[in-house]
Amino acid sequence: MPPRPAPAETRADTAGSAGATDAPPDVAALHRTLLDWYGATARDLPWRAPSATPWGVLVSEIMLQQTPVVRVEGPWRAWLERWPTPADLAAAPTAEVLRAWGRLGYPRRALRLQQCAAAIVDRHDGVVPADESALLALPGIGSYTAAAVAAFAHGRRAVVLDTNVRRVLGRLTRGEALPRPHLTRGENAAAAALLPTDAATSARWNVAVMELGALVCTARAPRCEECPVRASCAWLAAGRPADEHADRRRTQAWNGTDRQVRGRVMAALRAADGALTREELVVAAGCGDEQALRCLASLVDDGLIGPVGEQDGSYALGG
DNA sequence: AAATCGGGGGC
DNA sequence: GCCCCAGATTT
Repeated sequence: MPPRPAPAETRADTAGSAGATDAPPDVAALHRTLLDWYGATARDLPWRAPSATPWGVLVSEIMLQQTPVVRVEGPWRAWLERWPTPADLAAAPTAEVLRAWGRLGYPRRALRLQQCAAAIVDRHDGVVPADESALLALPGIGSYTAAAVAAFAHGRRAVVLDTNVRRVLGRLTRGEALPRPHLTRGENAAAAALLPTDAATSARWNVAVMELGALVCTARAPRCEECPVRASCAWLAAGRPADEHADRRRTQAWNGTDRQVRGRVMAALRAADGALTREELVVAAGCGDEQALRCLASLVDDGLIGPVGEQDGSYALGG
């Protein structure tokens, strides 16, 4: 199934044609190899279907921030069926938006997505902008998402650098096992230099590199023997050296954290389709009173929950 | 630059 | 049990 974006693979980068890319022959060959692989291997994800709207693409990108593809598909379909346009989401009750977000995690994304929808209605007449800087100015949209929406929803030429692309390019061109915790200017320049000149081809290149990172050039157990560009890979050529900055990575603790407690409170409120008393929420929090109350306060502060009634004794989803 | 912010699945 | 996942925002 030919995934979006890319009506037809642009062949302008084949030798001799006037055109789409002035890349040296080896880079042009790399482009063609990976683009062909993508055409043959890409997953049939719903937000890549020709019928997907720019709004659908934007929603997918927000949902996919730190959440794996397999967990997003279901919620994404339900979301777009319920709120097919930015105006629909902007008009929805925030409690319903948070409930529909379900267990995708980081529920502030749901809040910001609704704010984003409202901003699109206000500033752009309800139309998802194509300009990267206009996208960047919207709530919940950072550098990655702005580039991704410009490229995948509108076919613009943009440097899309997510964790997959950073890992693939780091291995391919610099021979590094894993990217650093923070994006560097060098990575941005390297990615920009490799980006095909033609807009439609560049958009397809971006998603192809991402797909390679998701399916083959994975963080854990890369399947180099299946990699279409293994012959050009600096990391493989160097014998797949281990990550140089492994000692700097430390995974955040989970048990007993405010994040866990906040998650339990949100889960309880999603399940209850109304308000719950403070006492019920403290029980749901599953921790000491002090931490439970602190978390309730922070959730109120974030606009994820709000007091109900005059007594301030119970809370519901939404501000 | 560092901290915070969910939740689940693979290994 | 550890690590990672189509990151963004705030301090």
